Amino acid sequence: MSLGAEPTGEATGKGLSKKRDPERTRKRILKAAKVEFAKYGLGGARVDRVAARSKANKRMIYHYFGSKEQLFQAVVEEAYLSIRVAEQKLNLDEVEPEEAIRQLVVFTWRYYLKHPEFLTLVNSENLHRGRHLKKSARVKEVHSDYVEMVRGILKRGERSGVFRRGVDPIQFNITVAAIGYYYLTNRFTSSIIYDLDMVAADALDRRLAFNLDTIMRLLKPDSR
Amino acid sequence: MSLGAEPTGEATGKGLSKKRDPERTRKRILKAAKVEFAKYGLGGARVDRVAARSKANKRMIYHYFGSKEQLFQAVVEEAYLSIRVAEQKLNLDEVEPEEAIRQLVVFTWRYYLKHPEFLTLVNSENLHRGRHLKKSARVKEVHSDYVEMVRGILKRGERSGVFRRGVDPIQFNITVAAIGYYYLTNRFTSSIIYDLDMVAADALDRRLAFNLDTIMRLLKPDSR
DNA sequence: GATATAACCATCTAGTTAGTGAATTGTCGA
DNA sequence: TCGACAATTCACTAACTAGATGGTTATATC
Repeated sequence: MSLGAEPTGEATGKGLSKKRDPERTRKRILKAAKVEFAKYGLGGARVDRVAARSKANKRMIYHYFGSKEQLFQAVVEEAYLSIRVAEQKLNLDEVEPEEAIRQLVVFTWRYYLKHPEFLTLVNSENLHRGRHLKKSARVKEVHSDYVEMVRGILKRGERSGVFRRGVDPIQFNITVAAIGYYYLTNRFTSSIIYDLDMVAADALDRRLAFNLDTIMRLLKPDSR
Repeated sequence: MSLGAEPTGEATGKGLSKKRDPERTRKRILKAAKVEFAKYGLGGARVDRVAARSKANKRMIYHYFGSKEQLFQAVVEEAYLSIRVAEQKLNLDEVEPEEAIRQLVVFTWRYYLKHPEFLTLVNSENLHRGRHLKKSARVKEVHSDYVEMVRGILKRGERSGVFRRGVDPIQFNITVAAIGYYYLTNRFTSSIIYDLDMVAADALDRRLAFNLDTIMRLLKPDSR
């Protein structure tokens, strides 16, 4: 071990060290806040619970984030950055257009399934008219890349004749997100209304299949 | 006037009467609560603000609704009943299938646009895992009619050959809702991310057109 | 027109809530 | 080794919040 000169206590930082680690503390708070805000929304969230959950002191929260709202802002920003980072890893530029779109739909669906807190956080932020996200500069940049990637896939498909022409990439993006997002965020009320278990494994599979079908039909060239 | 024996004071109840009108008071509270919950969510809503907005006394709120949660429940239930009532007025059984579906998509879109509070209330209820709606029996019944109507339209379209076979009416319903709903509830964050005004009149028109197109392509028979 | 019932109101309260003040302790560069 | 600064702790508070209380007034019924 040793090689002593390690400055960051990360390598050793396991159990009972009472050492200080501001970065870790900050991240612990942020993570706890994500859980809290995702569960209760901005209005229903309690700073005390975030403190308890993160095993930090409430004073620390205000030290690192300033206010409840700024903490929420940090959480929302991080949530958006995370999904964009995940999207970038997709790298669909090498994949043939139809398969690329299929992967896009599946990825989006799986991301929502794996990160349900993303959905509720986005809903909360929109309840508050996007006023927190508006303050983030980084989020915009990262996203435009994504639209461009989709635009590229559609263009390639048009050229090779597997997709029809003139599909707006932004409308298309929104639609891909919508058909997965709506099903999952509203699964509770929909389950009641349709008297169905919407999150049963086979129900989820059927929805994904339906969505893939919807999207492919949307892109299919008009038959003559 | 007179014909004295009118028991309910409704007919006269106009302006400056300090008369009692329990039904009206109840409705005033419910309406104010809808605005409050739609704006702030369950956690962020304040009973005092509902009292002020409804010009009723807080005592009245607890008299008619029992608790903040029960008030929320009443608001959510009413919101669901309202949209179902509106849907029933559509009466698309006489309309030819393609036109009926078109009207369905347009209706859904316009309803969301005209009743933005419906969207946020549904989101809030889902944040709370549907636990309030679960208590409402009336909502379920009303809805199954709607699914049946859509099922009927799809069936007629299949028979006349304008729609392909095997489209699940529930998945279809969810999709029709999703592509409008998502665009509108997430308009704030999407506007930021895409750097677009999503609620400009022409943007709304373009979205509706895109959605109509998406839905019609979803139903179009496979070409041979 | 007496009485019971329910609508209505102003005010109180016990428990929370976001946010602070001030002192303590660890860390790191000089 | 020392001093400065950052991380951390704990106790505190002013404002707020859901809900309760006790009393008043309109209305329906006999």
